[in-house]
Amino acid sequence: MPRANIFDVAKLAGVSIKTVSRVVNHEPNVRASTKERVDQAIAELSYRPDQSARNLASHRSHLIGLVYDDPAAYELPTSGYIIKMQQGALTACRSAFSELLIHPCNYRTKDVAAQLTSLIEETRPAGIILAAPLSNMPKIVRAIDATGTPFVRLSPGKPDEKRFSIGTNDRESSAEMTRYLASLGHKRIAFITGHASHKAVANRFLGYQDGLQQSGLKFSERLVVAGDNSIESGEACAEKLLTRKQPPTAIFAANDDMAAGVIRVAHRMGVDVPEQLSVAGFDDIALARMIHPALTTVRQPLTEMAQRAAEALIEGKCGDASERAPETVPATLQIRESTGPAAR
Amino acid sequence: MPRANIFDVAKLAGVSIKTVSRVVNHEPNVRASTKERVDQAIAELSYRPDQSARNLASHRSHLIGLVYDDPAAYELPTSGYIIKMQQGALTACRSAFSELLIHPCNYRTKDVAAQLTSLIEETRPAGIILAAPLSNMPKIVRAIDATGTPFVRLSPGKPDEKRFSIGTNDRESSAEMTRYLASLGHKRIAFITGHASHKAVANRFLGYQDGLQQSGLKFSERLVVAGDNSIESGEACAEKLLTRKQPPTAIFAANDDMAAGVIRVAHRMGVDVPEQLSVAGFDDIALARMIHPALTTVRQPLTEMAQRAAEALIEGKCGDASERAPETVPATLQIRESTGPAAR
DNA sequence: GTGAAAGCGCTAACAC
DNA sequence: GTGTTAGCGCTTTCAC
Repeated sequence: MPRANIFDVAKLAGVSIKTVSRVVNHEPNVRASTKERVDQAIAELSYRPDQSARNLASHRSHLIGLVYDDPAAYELPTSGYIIKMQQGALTACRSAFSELLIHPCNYRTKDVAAQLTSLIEETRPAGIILAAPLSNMPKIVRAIDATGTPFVRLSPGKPDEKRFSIGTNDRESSAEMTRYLASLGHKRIAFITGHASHKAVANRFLGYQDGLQQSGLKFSERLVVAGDNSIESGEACAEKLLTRKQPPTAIFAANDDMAAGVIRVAHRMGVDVPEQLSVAGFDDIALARMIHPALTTVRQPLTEMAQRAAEALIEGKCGDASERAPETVPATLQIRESTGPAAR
Repeated sequence: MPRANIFDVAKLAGVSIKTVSRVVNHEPNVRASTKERVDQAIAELSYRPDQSARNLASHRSHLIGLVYDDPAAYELPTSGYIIKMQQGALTACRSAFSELLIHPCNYRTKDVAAQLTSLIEETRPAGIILAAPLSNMPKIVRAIDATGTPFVRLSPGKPDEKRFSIGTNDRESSAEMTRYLASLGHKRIAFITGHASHKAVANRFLGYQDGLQQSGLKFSERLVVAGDNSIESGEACAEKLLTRKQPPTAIFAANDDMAAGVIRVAHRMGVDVPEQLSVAGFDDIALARMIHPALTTVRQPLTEMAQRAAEALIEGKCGDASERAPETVPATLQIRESTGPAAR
C-alpha cells in the first residue's frame, strides 16, 4: 500500500484538498469540527505531507542549513565548537520536524559565495545559520542576503542593524576572566590571540586589555603572542612565552584549543599547572574537561546560540522586514583545575 | 530576473526539455554536438536544476542522510567519531553536489524506527549512512530496509550477506595493539571494554584476548573492567585498576575517550605515563593528539569508511539487487607517547 | 469557511 | 537521437 496523499485524506474527511492543506499548515479559517475530521483522517491514514511537493509549490523547504568554516581545511580539526553548534541547532530542528543540513565551506576559495548561492537555490532551505568567522565576512553575508533566504549570523563580532544576529559578550567575559586571574595574584598575565579573520575572537583580546586595566595591571605588548586558534599555534606560543627569562605566571588563550596546547607544552617542560602556571581558555568545548588539569575557561553558550538561531529561523522571524535587535547570550566563567594562586 | 528553468535552457539551445534533462542527468543517447549546445546554454543562463522539482518527479533527492547515536543523550558528548564520519561523508558529497543531512537519534526511545521512517519519507534521501551501534540493531536496520532506501551500515560488528556494509578490522588491530604492548615487556595488560550495545567495539575485546594468547600471556578476568565508551567510565575503571595491590602496567581501552579518562586518573594519582603505566586507546580521534602524553591508539579509518559509504550511495551501488560484499578498511597502529617499556 | 483550478520545474514513458 | 505528454503532491490564487 502506497503512502496516503492529500487527496486520500480529503476524500476520507469529506473535504477538499485545500482544507487539508490548511489544517496541515495551521492556517486560520477552518472550523474546529472540520479540523477535527481532517486530523482524524490524517491519523487514520498516517498521512505525512511530501516535503518535495511542498518545497516545489512553496519555494521553501523544511531544511535548516548550518554553514561554517571547514575544519578539514586545517591539519588538526578544531571541531569542538562545531559539535556544540550542531547540537543546539538539532535541538530546535527536532521539535519542529525540520532537518539539519551541514555545509562546511572554505572561505579561502574564491567562489565560496557562488557555492553558497547554489546550495541555497538547490535546497531552498527555510533558513541559514552562518557561523563565525564566516558571519563577519561581507562577501559571504551579501551572497546569502541576495538569495532572500532568512539567515542568522552567529557571533558576527559587530552586529549590524539590518540583519539578525546572535552573539555572546566575548569582551566582557574575557575581562572577567582576566580580572579573575589578577585576583589570584597574577601580575604577568599573557594573552594568546586568535585567528585574525575572526572578529568575535578579537573582542576577547579587547576584553583582556579591559580586564588588565580594571585590575590595575598595565598592558604590555611583550605578553601578547599571536595564535591562529589551532592547538599547534597554542603550543608554539606557549614555547615562546615559557622560555623567556621572565615567563608569565598565567596564560589566557583566546580559545580552548590553544589553551590545550599551552597545557601540553607545560607538561613537556615540566611546568606544573596550576602551581607554577595558570592557564585559561575560552569556549568550554568538551575537550576542556577531558584534559588534565581540567581547563578553566569561559563557557561560550554556542549550543544555546545555535538553538535560538534555528528557532528564530523556524518561527520565521528572520525575514526581510524584520528589524530584530541582535540577541546576546551571556558567557560564564568555568573555574576548574588549570588556574590557581600565583606562585610567590 | 528569476532563475532560468529547464524550458529557458531548451529554448536557448533549440532542443526539447527532455534533451536538456538528459544532458543534466548524464543520460546516454545525446549527440555530442547537441550536448555541447545544451551545456553552453546552461552556462549562459547559469542554470541549476531545481532539486525540489527533481525530487518530486523522481522520488529521490540528492541528500545523503547520516544517522548516528545521539551524543546529547549522554552527559559528556563523546563526539570525536562523529566529526570523523561527517568529514568523510562530506568529502564524498562535495564532489557529487550532494548535501549531507545529519540525524542523531536515540535508540533508547521506543519509536526510533518510526522516526527514521518519517525522516526518510519526508526527505527522500538518495541514501542513508547508518553508524554503529545503530547499524547492528535489527529493529533499526529493518525499518530503513522497509523504506527501500539504499543504505550502508558502518561497522555493523558482523556483516550480513544481504546488506552492504563497511567496517574495519577491529579484532585484528586490537590483537596487534595487545601484542605491541606485550612486546614492550608488559605482563599485566588490562582491558576496558566498551558499551555493550556496540558490537564492533566488542570485537576489540576479542582481539585483546587473541593478542594475549599470541603473546603467550594468559587471559585473566581480573584484568578486565567494563566501561561504556565515555570518558567518565574510563576514569572509574582506571581508579578500580590502579588502586589494586598489583595494578596493571598497561591499560588498553576499547576507545580513546576511555583511554583519555585513564590518563586523567593517572595524572591525578601521580602515576607517570608511560614510565609507570602504558595507556592505549582505539579510534584516533582528534583528542588523542590533544592530551598529554599523546595517546598511542589504533587509528580507525572512520573518515575513509564514511567517505566510501557516501560514494557507494551516490554511485547507486547499494540498491536492492546489489549483492555487494562488505568492505573493510584496515585500521593501523598509531604509536605515540602514552606507551613505553614496562617498568621493572 | 471552503473549494476549483492552475501551476511549481522536473522526470518517466513512450512515441517518433 | 530526440520530442510529447502526463503526472509527481503539494501551495496559491481567487471565486464562492
